[in-house]
Amino acid sequence: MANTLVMSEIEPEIRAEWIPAFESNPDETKDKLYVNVAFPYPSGAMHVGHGRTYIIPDVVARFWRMQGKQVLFPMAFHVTGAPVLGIAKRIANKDEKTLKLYGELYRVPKETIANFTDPITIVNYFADEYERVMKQLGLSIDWRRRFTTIIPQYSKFIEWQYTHIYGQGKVQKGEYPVRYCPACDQPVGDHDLLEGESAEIMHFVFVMYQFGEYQIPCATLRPETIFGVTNLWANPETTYVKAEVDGQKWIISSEAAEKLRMQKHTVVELSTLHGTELIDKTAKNPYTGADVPILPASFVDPDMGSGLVMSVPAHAPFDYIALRDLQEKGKYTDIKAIPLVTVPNYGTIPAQDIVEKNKIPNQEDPRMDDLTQELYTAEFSKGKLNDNCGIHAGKSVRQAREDVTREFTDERGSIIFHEMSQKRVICRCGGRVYVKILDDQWFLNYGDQAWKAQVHEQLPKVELVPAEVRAEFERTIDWLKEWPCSRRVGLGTHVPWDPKWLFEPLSDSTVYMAYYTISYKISKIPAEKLIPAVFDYIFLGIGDPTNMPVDEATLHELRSEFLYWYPYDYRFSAKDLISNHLTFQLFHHKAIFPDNLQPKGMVVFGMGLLNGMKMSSSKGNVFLLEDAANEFGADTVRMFLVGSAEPWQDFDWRNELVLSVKKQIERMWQIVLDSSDASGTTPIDAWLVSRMQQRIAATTKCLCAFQTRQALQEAYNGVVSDLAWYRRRLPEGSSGGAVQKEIMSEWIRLMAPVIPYTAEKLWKETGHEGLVSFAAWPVADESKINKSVEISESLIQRTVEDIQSILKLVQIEASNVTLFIAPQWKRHLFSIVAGAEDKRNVIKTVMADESLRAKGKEATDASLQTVKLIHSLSPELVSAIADGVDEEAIFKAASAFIEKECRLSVEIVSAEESTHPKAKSALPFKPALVIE
RNA sequence: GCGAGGGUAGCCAAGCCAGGCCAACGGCGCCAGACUUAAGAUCUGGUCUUCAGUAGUUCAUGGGUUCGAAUCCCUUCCCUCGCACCA
Repeated sequence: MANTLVMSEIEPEIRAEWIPAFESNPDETKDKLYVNVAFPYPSGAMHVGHGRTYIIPDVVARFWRMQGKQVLFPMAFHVTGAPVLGIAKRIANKDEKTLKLYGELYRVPKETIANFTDPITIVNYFADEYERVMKQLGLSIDWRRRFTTIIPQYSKFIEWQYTHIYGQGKVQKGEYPVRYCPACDQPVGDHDLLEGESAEIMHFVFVMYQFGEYQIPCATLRPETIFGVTNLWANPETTYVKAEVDGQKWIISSEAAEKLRMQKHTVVELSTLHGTELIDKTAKNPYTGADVPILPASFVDPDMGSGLVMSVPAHAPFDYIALRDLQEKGKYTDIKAIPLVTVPNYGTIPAQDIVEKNKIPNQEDPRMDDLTQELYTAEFSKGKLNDNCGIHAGKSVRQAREDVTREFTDERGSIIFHEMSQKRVICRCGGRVYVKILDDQWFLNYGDQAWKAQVHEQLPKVELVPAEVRAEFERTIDWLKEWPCSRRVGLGTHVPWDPKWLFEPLSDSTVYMAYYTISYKISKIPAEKLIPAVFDYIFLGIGDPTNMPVDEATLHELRSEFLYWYPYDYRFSAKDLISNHLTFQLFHHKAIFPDNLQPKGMVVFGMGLLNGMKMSSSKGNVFLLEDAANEFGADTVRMFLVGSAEPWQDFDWRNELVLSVKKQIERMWQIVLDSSDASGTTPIDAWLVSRMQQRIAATTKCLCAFQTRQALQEAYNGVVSDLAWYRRRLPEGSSGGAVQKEIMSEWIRLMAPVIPYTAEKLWKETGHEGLVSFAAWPVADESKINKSVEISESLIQRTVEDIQSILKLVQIEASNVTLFIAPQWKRHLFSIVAGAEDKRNVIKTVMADESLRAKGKEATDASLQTVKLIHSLSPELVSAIADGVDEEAIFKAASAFIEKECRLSVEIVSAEESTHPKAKSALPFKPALVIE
């Protein structure tokens, strides 16, 4: 028998046995359990953060497998999408950062990286690596079912899915403003940006001023301020263009003309016009009909909005200062600010108020942006429109803005103009990013109210772990709207009815859990035979199986396997996917599958930290999972990740803590082996067996609730501490009873889901046949629970602790301890107090008893002490004590032990028979102690 | 800003939903002792203050409810996640 545990030696042989054993087929004699995880996008190596995402489901899968369920735990790789295209391109361009990441951090061999100019090579390489590392970690996955999302059979499956979704009218063409890189000719997401990730798309209203036969659009976020416009601003150094926009004659900056084209407007430039040509002319306010002058302003940016701005000096600090500057030079002194909003804590002219209070000298003051923001926010949240605002007078700013915008766009020819909130938004290609309206785009209409209602109705039937995430799901269902589900570039499946598009990754990964159930069989069927009708039969039972490209027997087989496994029981994923993927898949399941095949449960994980910092490949703050497994062993990695936090909490990987987990596993190894030749019986055996039943029950209960950390506390720390007490209590010279063999067999099984390699090896070493992975989970045996022996041990333990803490305190040369056992009347009192409804007025109850009242003050004192004692004991223990515990017998039996533990001779005396003053303080379950 | 979730002793972290089993599980770190030639590992004990096993003051903050609050309600401050063309 091996004496030391060397993980790397035991792992390969066990792994070889496992891989075929975890191939899971339908077994009608057993209940099934289907768990799955959000499949990975294999564009890089796995770090320890990923590890937990797969290890927790594995622990759960292993637990249920031992509970006798037929468990399915499949895995596949999501290679749809664009990121690897970018990676391949950057590698082809010898981008240093990328080469460093893949060469140094992920340690891909040089000759392999050379082939990474092909995106498919990258995902295949890492998919293989994922599989290798997952196997190394002992994940009980059925690897036959592995696939990637770009194999032809899967594409056929996606086509089938969207045949239904599209057929139900849930995929529609739409217009949507997106961040767009003209150089790449495609939309850009956050991760495609070099700069400006925080920029948002802002939606301006173009307010149209009449200027002769032309219109001057002024971009504003606050159209309700139309009532306070005193003038327009034009930049005298800019050349504007006269243009026909959607058939109307406009004056705008040339930058604006270009942006309008991207936003689906037809723009024909007619002629140019110098800014100075506009200055001091007047334009007509479309709402009030008033003529407003156009004033010069160098701050007007032609690259922002239309290049022309309406001025509301009463409410816009910039406008106020610009006008003030001009008026101080004696110009335009007839213009007066027109206040239109009243807002608490600001003067009649809020812009003037805030500028003067802060003593802003000029427009260049850096505080201007903050002041503007502050005032805008105050007015938006608390402002009300004044009487000079026509039909909008008295409305809140929030309401008026909404109403005025609608009025302008519906009736007054205004358009919504989209603009980035920052100018420096730069694509990875180096080009500037603009807002573009895509008109050819396909959208999944998650905004469909009927669809939302169905999902809302379904959600309560889905078990969510932890329960707190339910609110977030509810919110997400409400919040989702049109989702652009197609892309021009990337890997993936073509949209069947419009093949120039591809489904984007979040849209081709919503019902693939169904595909797992048949993936290993369907991959043998040529894709061209997999027409939608075939999937209709397999998944929905619709159609005539005798008249299909796939033969009937095969169809029956696929259908029945699908029905065996589906619906899935639990899906595991990190919490950041609630707001998209996890909710999407509820929508799609609802749209396609009948009620009895809807998802049954989801378990949402917290995030991973490394040494207290967020893990991030790009920042290099990662610890590769494979390195961890090699350095510490798979079981150590598993036990650490399971034990460091409950699944839904964030966890922190720290190497120094991991090391102590390794020692814990080694300790278990040693304890089990040391117990293997135990024989005979000891008086304390019954206690150990009793405790073990409760450990089994608690561990089982925790695992059923996905409390893997708590389960591990019970199964490991709990058992270890019980064993420690057991050994302490053994008679001199004894190494324990044969009962330990039974305990060890149970312990190995309790730990098997978490540390399967070690457990598997120990299972064999202790003479068991077969794999522990498939052994029966221990069941707590009620008949072995022995309350009275647990109570005696508890009394002994507490007393020994008390003696030792006194010894610590007094530091005297003691040789003897006397235990004064509480007298009968105090036991009587204890049960009265324990039975009292209201512990506050317990004295009254006690005094109602003749015999106790006779004791007088002694009884009242004892009552108070008893109340305190009872509060410090578990209710279970309290009622046991109230029922009567023979303390004298317990201490007599344990006196040798106490003498050994405390190195004192023990004397047991009934408190009644002593005159020692201390003896009076004896209480039931708390003997008075005198050490001398 | 909006939505969701959190803040517990030197650190990590249980407890909170179902208020008295709470000076508060467990681990790390630290201190002392045992073992050892020594170190490491391991084991034992200690680790808010005080103390013959008692008591006092603690669970972000400030209030409130209650005989009693880490736990329930409200204030404020701080942190994490999500906020959409995407893994």
